[in-house]
Amino acid sequence: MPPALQSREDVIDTLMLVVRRRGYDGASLAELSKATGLGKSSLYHYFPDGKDDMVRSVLDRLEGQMRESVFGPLMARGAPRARLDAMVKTLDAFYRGGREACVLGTLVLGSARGRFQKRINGLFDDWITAIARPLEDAKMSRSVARARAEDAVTRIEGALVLAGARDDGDVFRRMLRQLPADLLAPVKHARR
Amino acid sequence: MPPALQSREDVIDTLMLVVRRRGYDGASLAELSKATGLGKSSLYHYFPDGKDDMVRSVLDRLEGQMRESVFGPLMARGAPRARLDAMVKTLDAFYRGGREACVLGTLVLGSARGRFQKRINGLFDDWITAIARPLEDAKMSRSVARARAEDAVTRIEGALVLAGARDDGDVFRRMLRQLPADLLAPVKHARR
DNA sequence: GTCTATAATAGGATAGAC
DNA sequence: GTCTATCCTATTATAGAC
Repeated sequence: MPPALQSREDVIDTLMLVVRRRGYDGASLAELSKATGLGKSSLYHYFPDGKDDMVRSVLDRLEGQMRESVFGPLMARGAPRARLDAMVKTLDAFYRGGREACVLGTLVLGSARGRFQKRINGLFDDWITAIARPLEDAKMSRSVARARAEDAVTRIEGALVLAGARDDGDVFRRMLRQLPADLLAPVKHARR
Repeated sequence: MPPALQSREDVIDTLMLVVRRRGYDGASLAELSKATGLGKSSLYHYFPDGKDDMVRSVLDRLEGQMRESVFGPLMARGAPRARLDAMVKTLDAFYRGGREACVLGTLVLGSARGRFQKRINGLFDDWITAIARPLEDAKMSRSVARARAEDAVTRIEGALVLAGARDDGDVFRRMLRQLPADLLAPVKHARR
């Protein structure tokens, strides 16, 4: 028999794209079928448990991609600034300069939230932990590093919402450009 | 005939709540009907053009609320810090300490985005303009004020996403607490 | 203004041929 | 593995009685 025309990963990438653009509820099987070029039955062959199975697979793949392309470089040895710059570059590509939404964000804001909340929250948390690493290496306290890392993810997600509202990724790209310097800025001590 | 048991505004508030929680696609007529206590036909009596009509009405009401409770106080005379504090207090209540999502955010991240994009973008823009006002009054340049105001909205939306993922409003409330001081912090000049 | 009933369609999922 | 055909349910929307 001939090999599949596209790998399972290719299929999942397409599913991810549709989910990012339409959300869980908006991504109908008809649309997923059309986008992947596979009939509904073929989709069920790959993902026997249906739509939830597809979304779980999307999250699996996303997790793999983040580990490899985001968390890994952040955790690696190297100058903190260079590691943050690498993340920024990766994110700019992944979100296509702010024109594509975040899978996690779209899943959180919709009726499927409860179903995938643990996974989503875990990924956000790992992300924050990974960003905190270069900040600690730059001699920040654990708590300051974590607070700033959380603020970074907050900004990323928020900028993607604004960019989506405008259909223009400029906000996102401007935010990204400032991010490394903001994260590494000298720590101000609270006035007593 | 007896007066309606609830005003049109009460009905719209309930619709808004469901949309915030489930998104456009997730908010089915069945659910909207149940939440409002009105039969589907009654909903169509109030909103002849169906679901889109309901969402438009939700956006109308949101716009009114924002004008009155957010934009108004921000534009009023008074100390910049006090005006920002007032906004923070209003937002904390409106988003129930981060436990309720943003209508605009949920509508942006879903299949209905295109349909309401102009309205949503307009509201975000008015919001940013309103926040910039007290910053300009605090002697910031127009461009710095606008950039910071945009960053504020970015943070608010992002924090709501994170809070939703965690089912815990702490991130949102912490962000809000810092917001006024961050917005009014002395302007750093770029190194040349 | 609210209800029950019903239409028409879209959605998720499965059966079985090839 | 992929397809066509089909099933069942949910969803949007309307008609018409009260």
